[in-house]
Amino acid sequence: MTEIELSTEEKILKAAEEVFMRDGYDGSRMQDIADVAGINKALLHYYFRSKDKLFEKVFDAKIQSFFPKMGEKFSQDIPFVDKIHIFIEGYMDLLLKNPYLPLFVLNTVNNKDKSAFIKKLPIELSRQVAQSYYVEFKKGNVRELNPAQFIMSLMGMCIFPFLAKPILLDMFKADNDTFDKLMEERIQELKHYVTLILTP
Amino acid sequence: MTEIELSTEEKILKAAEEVFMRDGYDGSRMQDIADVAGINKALLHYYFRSKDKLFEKVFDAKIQSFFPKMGEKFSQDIPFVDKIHIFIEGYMDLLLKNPYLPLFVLNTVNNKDKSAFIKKLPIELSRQVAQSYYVEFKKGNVRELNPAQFIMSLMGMCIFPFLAKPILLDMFKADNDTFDKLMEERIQELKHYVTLILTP
DNA sequence: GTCTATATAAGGATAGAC
DNA sequence: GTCTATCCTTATATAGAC
Repeated sequence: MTEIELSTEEKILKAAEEVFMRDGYDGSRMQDIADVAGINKALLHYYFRSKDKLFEKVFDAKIQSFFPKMGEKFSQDIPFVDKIHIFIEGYMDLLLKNPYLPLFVLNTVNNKDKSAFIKKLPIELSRQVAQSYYVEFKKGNVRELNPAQFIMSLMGMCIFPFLAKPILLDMFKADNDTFDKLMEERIQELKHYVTLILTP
Repeated sequence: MTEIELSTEEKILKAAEEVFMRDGYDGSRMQDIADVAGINKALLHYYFRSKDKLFEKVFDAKIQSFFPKMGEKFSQDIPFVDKIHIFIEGYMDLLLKNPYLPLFVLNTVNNKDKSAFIKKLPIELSRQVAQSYYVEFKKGNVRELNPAQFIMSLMGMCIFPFLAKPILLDMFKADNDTFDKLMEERIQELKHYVTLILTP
């Protein structure tokens, strides 16, 4: 364990991330964040002025990863199916490390006071996938489908278990480790599914 | 339009459903519910005592549909793939009529004060699908896969666009009608996907 | 049953001492 | 920079008149 002492600002950001990600904006309390950070509530305002501003900082930091940047990956000269396989591995890996990310993001964009944050989402991903798909489709290497629908399916398949995690833990009487193992297994399963869907 | 006057209790429940579904428990205000119902805030407490009790009433009423009861459908003697097709049609239809349902349910089960509500979910669906799958698998009519993983994929594919609706509307510069058309189209696309996944 | 007025509590934000 | 104490707004809940 690294025992490097974090600055107060860093401690606050770390605590805010934990609380906001878990409880959402409306469900979070400044007092909870202060408690987790191990400091006083007044200091939160000293550093970040308001709950809104602190939330925005956390959102900005986390949001980049939700729609991962696949720039380099998608410009490689490899089959489309392989690109999707790489996406699945990378994205599921990210979700295993940030299990609250999907609910956090989807909650925020659906929040009546936070809908402006939609503009912050880096949504190049869908354009990259679509473009990459059409190149490959013209070569006849991939089945005909609607890439927009395909991306929604892909993301939905990856994300759903993390959104429904409390239900799944209850259903399977499982703990976090069992869940993670199920997700590791899921990576292979999803790769198989998309291969079946994409292969002509 | 039917002009039948609702009872006060019914008006409250209708308004509470609208507000809770849209804004979630933490994001909802009793005042908003009273305004939508067109009555006074004090009446909410007269009829339902507390915000918690009112929320529970709404949750109980809505929850049945999230994991639809497919009892009759799944006991029919038809191919497994056809059962899944019927599920997709029925579920997407339900979601088109209740676009907030997925976020509402997933938000609630992830809420730190509402996790007990998980017990209320009618989760027979997954058992029915798994059982139905194995019968068909033994006959060699369906590809080998993990039914639990398959159900998660199926639900994820159906639900995702409704969770991400504000993002999609922004991306495609679309309105509600366009979104609904995209979902109608999606029914066919998803039926195609599951056929490819399930057919040996 | 329905309303107005008010009590009570929670939570975000600030003042001021150190 | 960090704390304690306090302010002020918002929101749930209740009292009491009609």
